Amino acid sequence: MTIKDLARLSGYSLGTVSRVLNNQPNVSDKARETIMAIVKEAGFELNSNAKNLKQQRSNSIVVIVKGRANELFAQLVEQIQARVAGTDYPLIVHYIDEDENEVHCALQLCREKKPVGILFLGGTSQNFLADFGEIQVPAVLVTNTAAHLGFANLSSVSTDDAAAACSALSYLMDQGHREIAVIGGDCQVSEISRLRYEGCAKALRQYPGMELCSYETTRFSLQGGYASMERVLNSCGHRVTAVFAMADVLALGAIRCIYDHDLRVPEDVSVIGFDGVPVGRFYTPKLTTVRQQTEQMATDCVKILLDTIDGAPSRHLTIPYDLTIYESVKRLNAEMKEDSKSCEAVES
Amino acid sequence: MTIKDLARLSGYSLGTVSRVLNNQPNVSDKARETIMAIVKEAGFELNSNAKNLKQQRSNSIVVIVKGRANELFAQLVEQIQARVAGTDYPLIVHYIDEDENEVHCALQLCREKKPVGILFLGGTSQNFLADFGEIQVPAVLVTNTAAHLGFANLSSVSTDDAAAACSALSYLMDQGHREIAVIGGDCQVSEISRLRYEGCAKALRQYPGMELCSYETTRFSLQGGYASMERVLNSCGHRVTAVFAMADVLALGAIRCIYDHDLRVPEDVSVIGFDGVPVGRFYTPKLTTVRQQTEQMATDCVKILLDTIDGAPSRHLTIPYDLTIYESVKRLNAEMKEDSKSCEAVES
DNA sequence: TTGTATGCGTTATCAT
DNA sequence: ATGATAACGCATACAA
Repeated sequence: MTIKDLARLSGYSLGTVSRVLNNQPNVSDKARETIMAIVKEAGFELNSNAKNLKQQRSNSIVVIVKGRANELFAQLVEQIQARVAGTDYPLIVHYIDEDENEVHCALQLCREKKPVGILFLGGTSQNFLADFGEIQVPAVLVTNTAAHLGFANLSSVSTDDAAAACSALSYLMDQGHREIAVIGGDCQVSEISRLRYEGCAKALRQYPGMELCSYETTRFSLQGGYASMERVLNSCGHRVTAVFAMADVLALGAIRCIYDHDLRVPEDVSVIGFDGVPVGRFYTPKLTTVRQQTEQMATDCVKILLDTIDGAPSRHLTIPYDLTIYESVKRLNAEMKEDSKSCEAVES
Repeated sequence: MTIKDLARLSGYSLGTVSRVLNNQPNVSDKARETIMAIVKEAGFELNSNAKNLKQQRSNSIVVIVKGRANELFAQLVEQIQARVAGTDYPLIVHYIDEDENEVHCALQLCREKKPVGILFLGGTSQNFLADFGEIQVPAVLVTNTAAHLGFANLSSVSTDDAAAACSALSYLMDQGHREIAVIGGDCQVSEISRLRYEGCAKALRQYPGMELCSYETTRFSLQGGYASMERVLNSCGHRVTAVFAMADVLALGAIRCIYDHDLRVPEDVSVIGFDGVPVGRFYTPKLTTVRQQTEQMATDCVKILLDTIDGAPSRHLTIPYDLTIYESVKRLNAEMKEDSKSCEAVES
């Protein structure tokens, strides 16, 4: 079934049928009715290949997800799906490994699929600086800022990772912890890890002489968290009173490791995570964490992309985070200090 | 950049360029070399819209995922992605709500995208019986069996849900539990819930006079598990000694609820789950569960789909499950009974 | 308001 | 082994 058949069946011409199908003006109500009736009756769908070929673009939005085992990205994808479903932009979700180059991948997909826009879930400044210039369509980088990169067609929606990490570590120190280990990614490879590490460093400077017991790097996974915690306990012994994990999955892995060493959380070792994944609230103990507002990020990145597709200028949004205090961090000192710090959404 | 440009740049004609790009015979090595060099140099990609339009089909595989918040499906999608990535079939992943009709969705996508094959993650016999006949391309239903439906182009890869549930409940009873509650989905709506419920019923018949304390239905989510457990504790009081949750997310939600009632798992209430999601092994207690072998399911469904695309007849595979015994179930009696039951892979 | 004609980039058929 | 050309289904500029 093609629009040719539709034309034949309705008695109208190809042009009129096409106009009806695209909700264009200059069509009589009668024609519209007649044709739409047949469309409904026959369950007709436009051939997207022909449409896209003709229009020289595919009307679809490409989502490039960097890292498969990332619960935060999984949440984001789900929510982005839900928000784009209302529009008539089909979503093409493409997963790549953490160490692949997301911009190269985007370039290839652009050539092949000619999308109207791109959403990057995760990414590295380096890669963008090197090759993003070749990309013509509007794009939004999610979870990293792109404000400093200066591309006219690249927006970003991100959490202030440094500030958030700083806030997490400050919270531990405010609770009296001085022997702290941090678990995260390789700062050379993962920009997010680097930013969070810098946040930690900033927090440490507030307490002169304060140093980390250790910084263990790993992949962002439950197993990674477990293994890193194992190394922390081996190298620092039972001196450590608190751990900051740069992702909730790491925190959950670490907690299980702590239990397996016959220690308790938070009585013996406190743990704070990062992300705010749902399962953290159903853990025992409920995970204290720096929550990223995924719903907000999803809403905003979709909105910005749609706006920029419609010609709006690019924007760079910083999404607020919350220090979500539950049960996995113990106060060591008597000092009572309310530190439910959270930053405001700012536009830069 | 099109094959026209490629023809101009190489000095060959459109036909030759197309033949080279499609690895067809009857091309001189020289032409192949010259043209491929330019392709590589320029990073040329065929326009899939034009290709698909011409070929009257899209070469892509559609994956229809029923239910967004399903960790098991998320795992499957990830693994299917990985396995299809090696082929040159692009994957179109389409998420629909639990209560949408997956076959209608497939029909629409077939008309629009003309895929070579379809993967259904979740589905209902009813919907398939009603409308699957209209679908011409090979398809595989994953997590439900389609053996009894009798469609020549519909294969299936599934766990024996009834047997697996039976095995879970039997395990609880073998451990001495007699006051058991079950948490799952609405048997009217969810075929999987119905099968698992039937498995429970079968297990109960092994112990004459044995009845469930209650069967609570809910959505498959952490919150759902928590809320259902709340209802169990309210209606059955503290009589209940064990709970079978028809999904690990339900089990994790339930465990947290039990803790919040100042009861311990498994000392006061035992919990057994279903699925075998990774986080279960990092929980405290480690979750005893009926593990579905997602890697196997992913591998098999992709293999079967590719085979049937190549003309092989449809197949119906039952994937083995394991009773994975960890820490969340306590033995109430002294009776020592090894029941690490697991079924074998069978072809029906 | 409607109809007609052209071309998008590719594959495939035919001729050379 | 290669080149010319027609079609795939649609949107759109132009004609009526």
